[in-house]
Amino acid sequence: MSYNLSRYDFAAIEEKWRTRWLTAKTWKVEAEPGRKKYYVLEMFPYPSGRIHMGHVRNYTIGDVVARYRRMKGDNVIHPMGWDAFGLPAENAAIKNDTHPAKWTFENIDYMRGQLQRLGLSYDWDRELATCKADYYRWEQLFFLKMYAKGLAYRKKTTVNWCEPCQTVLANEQVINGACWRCDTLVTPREMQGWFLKITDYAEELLAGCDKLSGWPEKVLTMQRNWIGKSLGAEIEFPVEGRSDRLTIFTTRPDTIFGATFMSLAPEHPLVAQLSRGTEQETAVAEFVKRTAARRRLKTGEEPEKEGVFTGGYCLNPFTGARLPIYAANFVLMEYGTGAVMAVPAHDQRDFEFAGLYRLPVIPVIQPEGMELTAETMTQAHEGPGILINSGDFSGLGWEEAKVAITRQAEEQGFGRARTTYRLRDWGISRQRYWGTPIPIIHCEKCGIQPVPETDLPVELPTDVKIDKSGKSPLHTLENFIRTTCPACGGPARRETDTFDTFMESSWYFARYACPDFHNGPLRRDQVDYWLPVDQYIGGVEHAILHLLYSRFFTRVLRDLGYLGVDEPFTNLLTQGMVIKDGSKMSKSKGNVVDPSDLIARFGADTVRLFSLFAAPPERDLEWNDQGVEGAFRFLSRIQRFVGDNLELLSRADDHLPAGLGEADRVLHRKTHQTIRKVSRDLEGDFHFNTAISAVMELTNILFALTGPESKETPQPPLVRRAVEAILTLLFPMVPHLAAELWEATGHDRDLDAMPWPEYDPEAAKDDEITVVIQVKGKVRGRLQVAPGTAEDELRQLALADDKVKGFIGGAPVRKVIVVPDKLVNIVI
RNA sequence: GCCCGGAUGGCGGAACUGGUAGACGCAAGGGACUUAAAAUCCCUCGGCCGUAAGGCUGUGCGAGUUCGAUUCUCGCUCCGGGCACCA
Repeated sequence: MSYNLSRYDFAAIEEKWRTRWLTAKTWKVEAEPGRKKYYVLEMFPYPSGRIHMGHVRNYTIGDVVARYRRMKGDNVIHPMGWDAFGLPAENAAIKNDTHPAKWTFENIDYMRGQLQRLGLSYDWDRELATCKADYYRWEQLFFLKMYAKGLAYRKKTTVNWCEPCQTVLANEQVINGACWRCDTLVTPREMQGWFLKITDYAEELLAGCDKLSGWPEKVLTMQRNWIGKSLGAEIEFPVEGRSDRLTIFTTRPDTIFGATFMSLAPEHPLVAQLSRGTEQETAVAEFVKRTAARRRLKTGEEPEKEGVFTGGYCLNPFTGARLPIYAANFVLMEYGTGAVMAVPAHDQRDFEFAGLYRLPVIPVIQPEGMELTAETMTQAHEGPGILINSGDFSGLGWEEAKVAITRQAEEQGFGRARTTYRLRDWGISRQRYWGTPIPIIHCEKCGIQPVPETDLPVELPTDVKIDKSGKSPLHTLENFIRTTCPACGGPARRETDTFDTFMESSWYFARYACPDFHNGPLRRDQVDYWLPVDQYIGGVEHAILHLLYSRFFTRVLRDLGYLGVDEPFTNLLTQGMVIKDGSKMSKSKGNVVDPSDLIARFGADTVRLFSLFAAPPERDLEWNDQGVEGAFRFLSRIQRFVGDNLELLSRADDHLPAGLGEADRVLHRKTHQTIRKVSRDLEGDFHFNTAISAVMELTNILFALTGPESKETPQPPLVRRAVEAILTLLFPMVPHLAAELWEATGHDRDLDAMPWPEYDPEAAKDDEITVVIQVKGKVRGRLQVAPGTAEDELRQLALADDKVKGFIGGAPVRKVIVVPDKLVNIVI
């Protein structure tokens, strides 16, 4: 023995097993058609330098699942890699005068070591880094395929610009008006950029939510809200003095008779056209200029409503009423048609706007038991009611009126039912260097030309110097930019934007199935075997961003024939944050706990155990140094027990002795009850905290029964079985110590190769249980009876109890409720 | 404002499907061992009354259903998260 079993020498134990496992490639897997697979995946990290407690928690949870499923006999794939493109590398490059690639790869090497120290059971042969050309080249291929299908396109729009990051952000990446990464308020900017048509999949992404029964309801709600489906109608209003019509979208066609004006987004093309040459022209131009600057600025604050008359009118196709057309700052160009029919009586925004500009209010929906009049209304009535003032439709309920009015608009050719989504197309251009180059060539003669597939990858040049301006060096790197047009062969320029790094994380889970495949992005037989991910684990902060993009990508790749599933992740576990002193660990708060320090002091097993024990995974975990010591104490206790009883444990007979004493039975029963409890906890909700509690209880009983105070000591085979249960049940959580003690107690097969223990329902049965006696719902006594004792007998026993009699005090017993094996409640 | 969660001892958290509230751990207090400390072991540990036996009370607040509610229903309060002029 190379170490001393008389104390818990975690450093030696962990090093021994880490080396053994890594050398033997214990966790390497291959597809085995016909054998049940299980794919456990944790969200891969950005190689920022060091792992933090959030990673430790995330990856430990995943590792327990992986090890548990292996013991259950599944063919488990458990890969790890690096989300290696991103802005921090460029910032670090500036700060440390290094290159993003160097910085990134050094971080990867360091962090890989940290993960290995935690004893995480990854198949390292599948490791990938998204910044390598053999990964991102396939992403460029996907982009070209999407471009060919019209799923990728370029347009000029107002985008969210983040000044410190010197780049554009997608809508999903703007949180309360600020950049998701650096928290600076974004500013609007007109720019050309590439977009992916995620909106083409809006309906499918929404419908798919209903089938994701393995996802937290909270995440699904967020996704549904983000997609934001609205059913309504599109209606065309003739514009006075013009041949074209003004098309609006409304979810309330039932209120059309109450429309008193129109509101247009300031950028709506009609705004400028209508005002041209009228006395409103200057006022409108001034208004548009002023509001445009604040457009799409999602600052969180709701600006005051404001508008201006355009000088034009249109006609209500139902009533012929002449409606003034306004430009209004609260109408969004990118939602619906950028134009709204204003019904002040039944829309709060229109009501406020009408008040501001003294526009008429016409109630057309009468709520039950109340009469609305324009004069008395103090706010819009947005609820249900019966139609009034609505011509032939008066008298209809609002819901049927929606249908009837839409139908009539359709029949008469000026409207139709329409569904609108809040979801916008995904802007994927980033004005950054450290990312995947967008494989596009701009030719003055031929316009936009995709890079031919045979020319892929477009490699990110590495011979660049990152300067302090924060601007991407690609934009000025002539030997990268200068190229020839694939269509005409003439001189042309490369696209200098790179992909949003969420592109890389949208399909990495599929690439793990075949990380070394060179003939294409995905090897179909491998992908078909391993996908979808059975259990995905990560932080809830990706509830929309990464998870929505991945669901989108999966469908696109399916439609391109690269894979055969609709949804990437069958089950999702969103783990809570690790907090300390009540708030998230952060450098600025000075409450950061470094995992490596802890591993050095207590060992990886202790760190793993505590992060599993302190809270159920979906909840926030309050870090507590003394709690870590408690976890360490528990492991030391187990190690000490095995060390002290090594001889007894090693030579104990494998067979149950014929005659079991009281102590034998107690230990035997508890052993099987513990196996049952832990199995259920790992199988169901991943409530590792209660699983660990159960093993602690078993350990406590083991100590109590074998300690000096104990009247009767269990026989060695039973002690051995209890210890075996403790080690196997704990193995997924504290693998090094469990494997070590397993080996030390004379097992020749490694614990890795052992199956998960089965419990014997007979052995787990209690031979005596406590039945509570209540009088009027209050506990007044207890009965010790055999399980399954008949109701009658329980009733007799309860009524005969002296103490209970005292509480009844001769009063007539009105009713006796007996719940077998639980309680007897006497009602007087 | 709207939509989701959540609230249990000094702390983290348990409690099956409505049936003994507080498992397990941490902290605290007392004790044993020790020259001493560490480590370890034992005891106590929601609150109030009581020497004790025991009693009363208690799961954010207020009602309700029930023989019985941490659990179900309704109405609040506070905390956390998401969305926020989406027509």
